[in-house]
Amino acid sequence: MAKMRASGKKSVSIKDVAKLAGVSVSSVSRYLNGGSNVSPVSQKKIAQAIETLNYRPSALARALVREINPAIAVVTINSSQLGPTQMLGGIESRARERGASITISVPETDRREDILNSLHMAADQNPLGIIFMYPDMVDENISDFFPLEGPYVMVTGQQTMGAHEVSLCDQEGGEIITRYLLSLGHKTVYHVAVPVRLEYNRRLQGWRKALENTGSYIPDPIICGWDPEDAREIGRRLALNDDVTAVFAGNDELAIGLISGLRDMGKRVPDDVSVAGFDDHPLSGFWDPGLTTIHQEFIRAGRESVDLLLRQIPQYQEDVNSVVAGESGEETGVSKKSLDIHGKLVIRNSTGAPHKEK
Amino acid sequence: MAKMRASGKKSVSIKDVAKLAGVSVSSVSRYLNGGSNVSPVSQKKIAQAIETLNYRPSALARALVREINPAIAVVTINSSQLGPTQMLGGIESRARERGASITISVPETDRREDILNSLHMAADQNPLGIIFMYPDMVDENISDFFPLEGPYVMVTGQQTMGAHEVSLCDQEGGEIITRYLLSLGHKTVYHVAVPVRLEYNRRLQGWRKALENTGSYIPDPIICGWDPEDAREIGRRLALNDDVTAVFAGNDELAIGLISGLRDMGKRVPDDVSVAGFDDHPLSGFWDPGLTTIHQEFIRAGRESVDLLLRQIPQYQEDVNSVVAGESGEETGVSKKSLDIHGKLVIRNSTGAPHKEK
DNA sequence: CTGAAAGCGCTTACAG
DNA sequence: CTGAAAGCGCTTACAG
Repeated sequence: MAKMRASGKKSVSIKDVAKLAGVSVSSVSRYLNGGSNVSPVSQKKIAQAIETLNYRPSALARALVREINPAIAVVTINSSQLGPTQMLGGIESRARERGASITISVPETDRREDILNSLHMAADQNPLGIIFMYPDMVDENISDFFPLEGPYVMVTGQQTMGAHEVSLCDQEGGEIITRYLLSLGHKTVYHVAVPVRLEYNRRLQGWRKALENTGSYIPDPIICGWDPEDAREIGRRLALNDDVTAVFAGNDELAIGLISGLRDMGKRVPDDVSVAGFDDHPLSGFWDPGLTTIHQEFIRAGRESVDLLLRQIPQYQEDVNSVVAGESGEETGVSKKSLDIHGKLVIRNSTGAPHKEK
Repeated sequence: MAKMRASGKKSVSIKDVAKLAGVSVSSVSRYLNGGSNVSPVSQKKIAQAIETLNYRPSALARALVREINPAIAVVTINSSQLGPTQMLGGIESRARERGASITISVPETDRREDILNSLHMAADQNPLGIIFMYPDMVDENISDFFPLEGPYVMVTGQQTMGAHEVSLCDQEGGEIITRYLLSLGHKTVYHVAVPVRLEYNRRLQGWRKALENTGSYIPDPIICGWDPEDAREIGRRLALNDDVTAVFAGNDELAIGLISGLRDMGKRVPDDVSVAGFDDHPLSGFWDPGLTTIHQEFIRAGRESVDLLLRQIPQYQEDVNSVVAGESGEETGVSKKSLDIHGKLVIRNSTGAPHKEK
């Protein structure tokens, strides 16, 4: 009856409890699930048996028989970036509140097969559903990934499917910050882009759109790696070009690297060149100069994605509706099935009017 | 046969495959587990049935019957901090390499009951084992948490149990950086501490030890929150005291906040006061001035903790040993059951000799 | 090489 | 209120 675990230790099962308590397994099970239809006497005995045996029901067995595993599987690429990290925190806290556990899997690479593999591994656990972060960073059509059965939610830079999606409105953010820079008097704005396929780089698209709409000169975007060191190198190069008076970097880390590179070459920020970032990294306000950026509500995005997911599951629906009405009603997008989370411009000191001609 | 999922979609089971392929469930199972003792003809038929039904075995059922769930449960407090984040990344990548999935749970608060609850939830999944990050940040005796059955590994600031433990050697690091500051000529070093119980604040203990051993004046440590804004406030206060020429902050974010506060009051770093951090945050080198700090190998700590855990499990032991000999042999501590990971002093520009008297 | 049977730890009708 | 039975989706001896 007492089985071995991987560790070699014995594990106690419901049978052990039943035997010790002198009741049937059914009764123990009933006791475990609310205690209805179990006599007070039995309850005492069972409680005691559980206590002395230190019994805990197997979540695995339960999930199997109930055909519902109260776990949310999150698959994410770029897991070490700020966005995914903060979103994971949000997912975790909201999942805990709603009684779900978290499973995470990050694909080995960005290739389709690896992602599909992660998605499948996630699905094999028979989770409540899958939260897929940044599918749009992948060089594939997003919907290709979802012949997968079961509920899911994607967190994307921009609405692409119109359902089961939390969008961070990256394009809008890119546009806003570029416009802001232009409004300061800059002739144009250069862009140092995060390494994401151009078709899915919404921040870049917003930047381009702002330039187009204002009839500004559109320089080639400069593709950067994730490492701020790459941005630093780019900053050194950009410092050589006096036409560069304003740069929008794809994220704050890159902006910081960029500023270092600019300074390496004697440029002052923002006096000689204005630099803006994206995300509002927790340290952005402490930088010298403080970084002008777009604040992204990543934690909230994570939390909302949990609610969006659970909303698809009958057993979890009732208490979700109250949440919908309460917290996120105002911003609900296309339908209750998707959500736009808008970034907010945060103006600090890394940006300013262009240097007057000497 | 085809059951409903939480989503309401049908799920295909091994029975469906067996029926469609016209073989027994046993044969399908054998096919799934290596294909030995299955005739080529059957293999074809089974393969085809799986293909057309898009069948995937239930990880849950497998885990139940095999009595081993290839998942590692990680429970962590302070999950949004740099260390835990990077370690999680390391755990994740190493777990993937070794064929294990990851479950994470973070206690709602630091209180014993919440932590115990997380630990239990983790154990209920019957995972391969539990990796517990920073149990020593908790106001409890660590070993109290482990009447839990099953394999586990703790990642701590300092060896406390002597087994199943990856230590980051925080005390040593605190000592090294304090000594470095003293070697620069500072009379003493102030400490802005992370909000961790004093008994378990190894960085602080290292700092104190260095001061004691050199007979330096030992100022009261200044307890700070996790928010760099708190450190900024402290920096402003410290700026008022001209005796403060060197400060060691409990981590880099705090050091950055501190520098901001010092500057708010007109102090120059390092000319007026030297500031050192801890961790070697990815942005530390880009700060102006670059932060002198202790580099911590968090990612490696995460990876090693996976190996340490798997080493306790018979089914995973063979290929671990090669790893032991290969990668981490040199640094193996007390035994193969625990490991010290030493931080490294990184000298940048935020520290220097004390200001000469004017 | 193959299938029927028993069992993993639990839950859920079903009869008392 | 209670227990015996069937079943969740799989695997693993056990007989052929």
